[in-house]
Amino acid sequence: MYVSTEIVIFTIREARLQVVLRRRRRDPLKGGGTWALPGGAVGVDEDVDLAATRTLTQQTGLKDVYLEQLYTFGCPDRHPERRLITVAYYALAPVERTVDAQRHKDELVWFPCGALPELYLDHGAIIDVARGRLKAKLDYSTIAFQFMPKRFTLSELQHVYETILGETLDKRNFRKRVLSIGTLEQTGNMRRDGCHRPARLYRLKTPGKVQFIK
Amino acid sequence: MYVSTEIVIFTIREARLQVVLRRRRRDPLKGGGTWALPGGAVGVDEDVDLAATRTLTQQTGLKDVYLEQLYTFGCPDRHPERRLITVAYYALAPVERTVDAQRHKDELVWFPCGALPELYLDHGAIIDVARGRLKAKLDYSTIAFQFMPKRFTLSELQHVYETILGETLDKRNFRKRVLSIGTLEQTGNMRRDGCHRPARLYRLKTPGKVQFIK
DNA sequence: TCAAAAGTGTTGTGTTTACACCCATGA
DNA sequence: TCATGGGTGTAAACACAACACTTTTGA
Repeated sequence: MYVSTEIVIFTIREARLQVVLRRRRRDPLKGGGTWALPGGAVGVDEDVDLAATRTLTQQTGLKDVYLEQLYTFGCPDRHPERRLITVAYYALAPVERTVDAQRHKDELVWFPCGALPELYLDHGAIIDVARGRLKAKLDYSTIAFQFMPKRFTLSELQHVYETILGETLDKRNFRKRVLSIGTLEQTGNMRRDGCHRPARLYRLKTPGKVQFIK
Repeated sequence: MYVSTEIVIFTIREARLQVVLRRRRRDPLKGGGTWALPGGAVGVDEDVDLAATRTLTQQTGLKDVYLEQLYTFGCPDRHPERRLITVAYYALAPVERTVDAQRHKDELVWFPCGALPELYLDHGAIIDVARGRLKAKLDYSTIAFQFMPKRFTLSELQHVYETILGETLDKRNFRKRVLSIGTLEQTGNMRRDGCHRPARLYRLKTPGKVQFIK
């Protein structure tokens, strides 16, 4: 049996939830569309979790981002020729950071979740499961904080929530709620970016940690 | 690579959360304890989900119970001899129903989660993950209803919650909350079982369905 | 008639929602 | 001085938590 990992990498770009896909060069007719999730085979003596981390870094250059196992897809007719079992993961890339498209010769492209191209195998279904999980986790965890760069403003955080939820939120209530969780702290610095009052910058007290709320 | 499924089967027995384990006959010294989760190899052309269902029925006689994929364990040193990847599942067996120990010649035994024997490989870790998932899901879903037989009383349901949460709940508030979800309905029948007022029997409107709440 | 579990409402407390104006900056 | 987004409090609505007694049955 062949075992692979595939990774759904989300970010917020242009006020939309997007995922990164890689262009498939060979065998464009086998197994569906020409766009696929980043991913690849698990080494014979390789930890599956580490395979996902390695694949993520090798194929996209992303390091130290939130990565969580999503689901294992094990239907025997997923691949037209091989028995392939895929352990899918999802990752959240900070808003500012971008995949190094230069280095990868435009093989990697961000697509908005609402405008995906035709996808290889069942990668469309994998993305659907990942979106469901992400949206569900917004309600009962601080997972959305993992989209933020090291320092960020509360308005930026609010935009992330609004984009994923697809609705606007009240500024005062939003600030009260996220500050009351107690995982954010002020950096003491401000960001000036335009002809308006500067915004306070915040950071996570424990950057990698996602906690359950309510 | 070898791929297996293992299933953590929970139930409530004797006012405790319990899991069923099978006695390992051969190679008792290889890979740790002599008790293991029900499970086995995924067939070459077999869907992983179906392998879990099949294993569950073949090894325990349980059918039509709640079954959910839990996590995939893919560390290369899990098994002393083989590269084994395990797709773990967890199942909830209704309170009344019991595994057919006769048919399986006492190879299957229920153990309270707080008093597990020494376990094969990393099966102890798998059970820990399953317990965490179960307890977390109590808070934001109706998963506990899946422990109930077709007809049950509200007191029985309350006992299930109290057992998993490890705390007692207020009867009036509990009834208000579970009835307000709207997934329970009266059967119209009562249960007499002792020298006290009979209890109304309830059923799930859509038996297999688990929904998210609040 | 007694024991045992079933069943039922109200009140106070805390949480969530709705809502409008002033502040600091750059052009 | 004007446009732009940053930042702040209060009151009403609602949800949740605490709490005690009556009902029905079998022995």
